[in-house]
Amino acid sequence: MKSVRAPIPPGHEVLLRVIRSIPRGRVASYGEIAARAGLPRRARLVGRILGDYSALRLPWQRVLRADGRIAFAKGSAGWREQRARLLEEGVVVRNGRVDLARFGWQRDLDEALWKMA
DNA sequence: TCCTTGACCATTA
DNA sequence: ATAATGGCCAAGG
Repeated sequence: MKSVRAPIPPGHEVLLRVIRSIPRGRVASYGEIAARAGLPRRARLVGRILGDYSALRLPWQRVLRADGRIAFAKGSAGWREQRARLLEEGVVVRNGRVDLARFGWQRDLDEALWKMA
């Protein structure tokens, strides 16, 4: 656990911004967030940040593995809380997994572009 | 420096 | 669907 008092590195700032911009009711994978932040291949950094900056109250529940599953060990406290938080905002979680085709952020973007056309 | 540790990922079997 | 594997890379010790 890192202190939030310490200055936040630039690379972290951009990631925090992307994480905060995930719409309520949608989810994104660690890798997708890193890529959107212009930091491809740094999925692990995203996970590190979610834990380190927990005091910033980020919407961490919206971040899942690339296959849509909750990253925490199934049944653990974190797993249960994430599941509950997602359900609370309308995201369907079945067996610890979310259907990215339905709730993925990317899908949200596709929808917006489609409406535009 | 080197080594280990992750809220990861894509590929392959 | 699950598991092993190799890759990845920032932090910490």
